[in-house]
Amino acid sequence: MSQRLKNHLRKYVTFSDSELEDILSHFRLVSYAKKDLLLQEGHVCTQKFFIVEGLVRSYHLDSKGNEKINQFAIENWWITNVESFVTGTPSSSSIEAIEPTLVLSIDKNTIESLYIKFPKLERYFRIITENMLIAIQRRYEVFLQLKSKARYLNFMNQLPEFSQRVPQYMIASYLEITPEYLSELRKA
Amino acid sequence: MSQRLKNHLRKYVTFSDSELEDILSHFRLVSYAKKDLLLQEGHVCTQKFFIVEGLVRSYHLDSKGNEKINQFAIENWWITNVESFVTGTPSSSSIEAIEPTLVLSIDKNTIESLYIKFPKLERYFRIITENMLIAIQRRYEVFLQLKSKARYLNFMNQLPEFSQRVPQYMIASYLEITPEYLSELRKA
DNA sequence: CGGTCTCTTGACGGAGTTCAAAGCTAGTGG
DNA sequence: CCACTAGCTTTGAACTCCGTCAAGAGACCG
Repeated sequence: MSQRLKNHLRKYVTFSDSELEDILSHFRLVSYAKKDLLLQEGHVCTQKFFIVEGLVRSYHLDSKGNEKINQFAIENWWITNVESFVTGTPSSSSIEAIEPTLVLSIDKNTIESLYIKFPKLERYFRIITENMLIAIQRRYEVFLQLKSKARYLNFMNQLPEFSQRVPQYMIASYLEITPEYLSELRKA
Repeated sequence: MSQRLKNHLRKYVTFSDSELEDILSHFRLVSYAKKDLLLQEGHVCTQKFFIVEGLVRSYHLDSKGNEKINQFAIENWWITNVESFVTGTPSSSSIEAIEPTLVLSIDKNTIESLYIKFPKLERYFRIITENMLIAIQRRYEVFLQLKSKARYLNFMNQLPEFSQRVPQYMIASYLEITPEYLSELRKA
């Protein structure tokens, strides 16, 4: 169950078995049903979530009350609201399970004390944070450079499995276009 | 000269005087004239730059050959192309001095060896990276939520000093609108 | 001063939104 | 196992934002 996270930790930093046991013992395994919230907009995000099984989305409500999805996450991805987690301010986004989902979660205090006990963990999360930064920049570049149609094709190319597991209107939201227009694009 | 960086390091992590001396001794102070490149698109970015004095922009050329600015940086900011720096792939962006600029630069190998000697430095850069991530997410949110006019007003509110130090057409590029349309927005 | 860089103006066109409505699909209870 | 409903997807018409193009007016620097 926690093997997935162990593998992920070892992918970036070398840990001994006993170190991993110690670290893993501070995580909590939590399961969420479809539509359950891992994090609610307005609440302070005190945890990081590692997806063991399932699929979640991060979204917020815009000024007109529409949901805007800014991230999906599946198996082996970390998800949290970084700004809220780091600064302790209310989260601007909610995180919701799209499928029944199993996560390993750890809260901020615990992680801070683990950083002190295992400086290598700090390295792991520096690397994870760098990778998140790169991912966000790439997503951003896609918006800078591509029109809606190209964004859609790019999405289908890069993350084909998502289109199997996520309804159209959520993909439209993620791509920042209306469901109506996405429908038109798909036809053409 | 390097006092700025010392203060910045101490803002996030506690260092002794001798630790700071040691760390700082591995930085190189470099000055750039207006229009000089700190980093050229297509080259691998092997350095991080801390701006001591001046103003730079990061930009890349789009498919039509137009410059698209994705970041400005001034005194006390770090700048680099994270993706190129981390992965060793060619940089998708150039970094250019808009004003005569003084930076403290450090290269990847040096920083990696310093991480080992001073784990606290890894903490510092984890925090800096988190903050960069937050900044990029905020910028991204602005694009998700606001139309051109609101983006412009938001920019003028958040970073008023930039409007003094940066020409209009660069602000337009940063805001992802044409200089012509920005001109129209300013009139209204 | 002359020339290049920067900012403004206006006409036109296209990408994408909005609104309203109808057609589909899948889950739910009886 | 069918029927109903709620949620999802498609269609089409009107409208808006913003880019493109072309041209002119300042402004800065040698």
